[in-house]
Amino acid sequence: MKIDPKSAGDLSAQIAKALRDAIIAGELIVDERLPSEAELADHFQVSRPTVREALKRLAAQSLIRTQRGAAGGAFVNRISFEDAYVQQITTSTLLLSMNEVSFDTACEARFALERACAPLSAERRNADQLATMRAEIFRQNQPGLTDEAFCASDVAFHRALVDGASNPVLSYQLAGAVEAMQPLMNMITFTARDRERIVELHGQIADAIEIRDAEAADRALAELTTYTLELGTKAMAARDAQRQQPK
Amino acid sequence: MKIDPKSAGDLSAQIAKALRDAIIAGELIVDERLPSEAELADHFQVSRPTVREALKRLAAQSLIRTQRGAAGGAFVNRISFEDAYVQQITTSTLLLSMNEVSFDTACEARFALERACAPLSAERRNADQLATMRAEIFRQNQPGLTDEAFCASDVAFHRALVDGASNPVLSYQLAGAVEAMQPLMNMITFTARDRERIVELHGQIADAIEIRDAEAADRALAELTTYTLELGTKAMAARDAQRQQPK
DNA sequence: AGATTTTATTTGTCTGACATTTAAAAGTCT
DNA sequence: AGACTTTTAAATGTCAGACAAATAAAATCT
Repeated sequence: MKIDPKSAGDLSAQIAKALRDAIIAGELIVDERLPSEAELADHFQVSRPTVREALKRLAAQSLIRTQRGAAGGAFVNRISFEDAYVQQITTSTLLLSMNEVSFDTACEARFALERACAPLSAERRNADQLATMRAEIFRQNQPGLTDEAFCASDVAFHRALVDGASNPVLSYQLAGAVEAMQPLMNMITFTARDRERIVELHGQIADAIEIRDAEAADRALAELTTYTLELGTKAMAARDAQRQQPK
Repeated sequence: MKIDPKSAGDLSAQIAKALRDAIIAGELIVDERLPSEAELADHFQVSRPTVREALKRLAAQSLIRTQRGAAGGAFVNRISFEDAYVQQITTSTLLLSMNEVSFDTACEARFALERACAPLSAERRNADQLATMRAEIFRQNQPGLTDEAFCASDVAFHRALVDGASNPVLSYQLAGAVEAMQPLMNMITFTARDRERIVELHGQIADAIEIRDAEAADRALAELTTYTLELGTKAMAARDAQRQQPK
């Protein structure tokens, strides 16, 4: 049924791949119980620790869950949107932080995707999502807010905007793009004037979403894109200058 | 430095989390060598197999790579865009196939994101990407092509379109959305007329991209969206009808 | 019948050992 | 001295066997 060809990597990686392929191909369906570790060890002709390493690999991808006890075992897991979120966010965050992705590139991607959501959000947003946007704008106006808290609120605002599209697939895809930007955004020091301008644009977006005006929302988002790129350019220039003369 | 609070899950999950957090926080930087398994076991006061399970979890997420031998060990891995692609695609694919996401929802998300790329692609596409799009259109015109091959070519066409934006972050994000749709698209049986219409729209998109006309590209993509949604609705209706009377 | 105890199954963890790989150290020859 | 070969040590990969802990089902008792 699922053999193990002599190919690449350690045994646990090969076994994990065989099981993963079986799940993707639908040979193992959701909530189905895998054979016990002992049975798998026997089937693949390896020891139980090796099987366990393979199973832990799958568990790390949320492909299976395990349960102890008599009727326990490893079960094919239905990947929830929550699971997928957190995986996407950690992957995206590390991808950006480890690959010298420029602020511009990441920023462009984020806002391009977000503008794809805006028309849908203008059409479908409910009162809750609008209220969240307003609440985050209010928070962003509080004096004494740290830059990090300001950024976190910014993320919350934009997530509410994205969620307004009422499309879980879009929300999932955007989660990575928006959240992964946060570390980069945190490198920016916001002046009072910067914040004022951002909050103003957030207000314009919320207004447009409220009256379901897709075009106005897009215009405001476009302006926010431009402004954020400017801030990023300034911040990077300042950082580079400091790097050359660190006295 | 990195202790292990009494909290949730098995030991290997806790240890994996501790190490993962250290990597995300930047305490362990790219290409840095982790302590050996024996040292980690000693540090966390667990046995070596438990440490190994934790490391395999991290390896499954491409967070570390391991090397055997004298100067071997586990090293913090620089996640490549390639690694991130395949992870995103498997996660997205399973997410869609396991959660009864409607064709409409997935399709809407995919084309919304793709339309976000189109203006950038019109502006920046190079000759290579345009040639790929033309080649795939040519392939799609071949008679006798299976539905699966047609879909695969469709994916290749759209990936070329996305890659035209020359933004690796966008390409990465879109990879999940486009590829994950393929199993759903494969449920559609394309008539000759369907294909003709799709290829015609692909041609319009390529023409628009060639002359760098962002608006024309958007219009064609919008039409393709509508048409694909229609096909999906028809296919789902046909499938449901067959399900009720499977004689 | 219902509550309690026992039992069997399964994952979680540990110990100790050996195999394999690999780089560096030691040794050897020219 | 320098280049080649051999040895060694360190690390991961794998195995075997054992016990602990959880848990559901079966058996037992009231």
